[in-house]
Amino acid sequence: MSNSNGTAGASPAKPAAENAPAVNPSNFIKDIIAEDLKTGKHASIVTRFPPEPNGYLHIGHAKSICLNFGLAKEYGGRCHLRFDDTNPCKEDIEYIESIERDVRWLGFDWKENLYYASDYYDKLYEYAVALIKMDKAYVCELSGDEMREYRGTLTEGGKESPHRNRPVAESLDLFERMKKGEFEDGKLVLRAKIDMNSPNINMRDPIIYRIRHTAHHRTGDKWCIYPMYDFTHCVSDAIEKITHSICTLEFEDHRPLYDWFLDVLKTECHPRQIEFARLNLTYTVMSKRKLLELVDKKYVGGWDDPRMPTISGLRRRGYTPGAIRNFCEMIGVAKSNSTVDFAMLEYCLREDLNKRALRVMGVMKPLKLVITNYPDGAVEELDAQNNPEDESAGTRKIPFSKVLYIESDDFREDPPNKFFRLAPGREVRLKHAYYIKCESVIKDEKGDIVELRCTYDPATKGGWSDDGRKVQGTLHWISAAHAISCEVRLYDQLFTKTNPDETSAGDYKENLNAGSFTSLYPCYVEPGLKTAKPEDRFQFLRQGYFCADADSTPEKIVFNRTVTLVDTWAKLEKKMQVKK
RNA sequence: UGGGGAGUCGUCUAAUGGUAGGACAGCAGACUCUGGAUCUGUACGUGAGAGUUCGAUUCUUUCCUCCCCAGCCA
Repeated sequence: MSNSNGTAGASPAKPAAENAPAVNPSNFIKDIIAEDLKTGKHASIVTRFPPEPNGYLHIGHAKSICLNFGLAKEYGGRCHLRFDDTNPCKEDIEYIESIERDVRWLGFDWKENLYYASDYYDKLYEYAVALIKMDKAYVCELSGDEMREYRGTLTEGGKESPHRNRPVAESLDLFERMKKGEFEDGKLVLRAKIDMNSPNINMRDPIIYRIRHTAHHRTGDKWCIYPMYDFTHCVSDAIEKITHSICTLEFEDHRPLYDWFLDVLKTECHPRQIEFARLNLTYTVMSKRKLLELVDKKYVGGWDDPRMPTISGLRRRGYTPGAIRNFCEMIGVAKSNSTVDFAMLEYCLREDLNKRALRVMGVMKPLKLVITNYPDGAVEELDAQNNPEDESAGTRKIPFSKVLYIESDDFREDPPNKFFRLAPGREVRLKHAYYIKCESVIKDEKGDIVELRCTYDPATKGGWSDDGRKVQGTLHWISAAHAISCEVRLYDQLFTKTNPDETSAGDYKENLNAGSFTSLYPCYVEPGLKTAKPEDRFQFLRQGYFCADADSTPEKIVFNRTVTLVDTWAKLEKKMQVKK
């Protein structure tokens, strides 16, 4: 593929950094921050994104990432990336690496502020000891079952543990021995001494340390006791001098405990926890447990399956970081549970891709078309615009010859009303090329159409006619002799229901969409796409946005359909069918 | 039935006592060498009642609905 401005035809869409958010609305968290800055409560802000490395990041995390990093950027503060790695049983280095990669890909930079809760294990231990010395924590020997029994219920208070009032020195000794590994998993725990009758169950003497003889991915065998989330999180925030600790709604009940620890410990810094509603999307499951199950039980190809709502899946599918960031701005931040229409995400995607994706032609379901009055063996190089939305994208040359492929869907022997494409006796334009007229249809013995015979008008070169003659349709095409054959993978929603959790048997997997993946081969694309690299994005004219997949080989390129173009004709046709 | 939250167009989200606005989706049209993009127009909403007020999405109150919490997960 030649190119008038020197860029390779198959170069990827431009980097996401060029794409500034289109909208920048306010929200209740910004209001709080603006107030804190105005009153002088804080001179600048510090936020954090605190993932547990026990799974891949998904679009819901992207909302939190955009929020936390976005706030820091907007108010000139900083945002930390902190791994909340307090449960070695579920965590893995693989997840740490994927999370770092995904946050970076989304366009955010934590600079030197990369932390791990496990970095604070020593301090956390000291704080726990301090709690015991203040008689605000004790070692408890109740079993798991007993603990549950003593906890009480939603409507009734709990009972105090028989160990609750053991001497401080005894708890100190026991805790020390827990640390030394003298007890088996589950034998003892360290508990905060708060109030077994609190209507808030989180305050009924919550566990702050448990025994786990499990190696940690970062601290190895150094510890066999690990701190719990509620204790770790607030202390980590305080250590890092976080000003606004933003989390999701389900932690609202934990806020009194967050505050209790920091108040009792009298930490210098006492961040304010603020909760917002997590993202839900139609046709999508977002829980880590379910996504992990889809991967583990091979309902999908992996965490980066292009149908997954994971960042890696979206990336592989062809989503751009800019589209995701704009989406996160567009949906806003509030406290009411909500489910965003997937169409909004697709809108952001198309908007972004439209501006930046190079236009090329590709035929999904090829139908052979012979131009009977075109000279045998002749080849013309025609000019084609790379992106009508971006003059600077330049033009390229595409080969034209006697035998072409067009899209099967672009021909109807018996065209319905309002079908503007090719049909017997009809004239249409081949994009960037000529007007052609269908003269005859060739079928095989089964009656299937195998070839079209057409004539072209040499006076319409480039796709224009000087005589004012209009054609209703414009078709994409590929010169058969120059076509690169490739595989195209089409995706649909992974689930058939807007809410996959709406089930009869209680299993969301019954709503899995059996038709969510389709592969087409051979498809034909322009010769310039031969060098396409994974994640290179294109618009296949009239069809949609596609990107090369990592499964591509030098012999066969694989394209993923990222998203279709808005298809007014398909909508119209569907409507006409419904009418019938 | 304990505690904590939330209810604004179909969906997401503004309006913080003064004209209920925007976006997506929908519908209709214009334009177009992509039935894309773009542009124009259009329909659609304050959970219910009572109260305060000249005036209530906003304040008070009663009710209704939905979500979260009884992991040694986060």
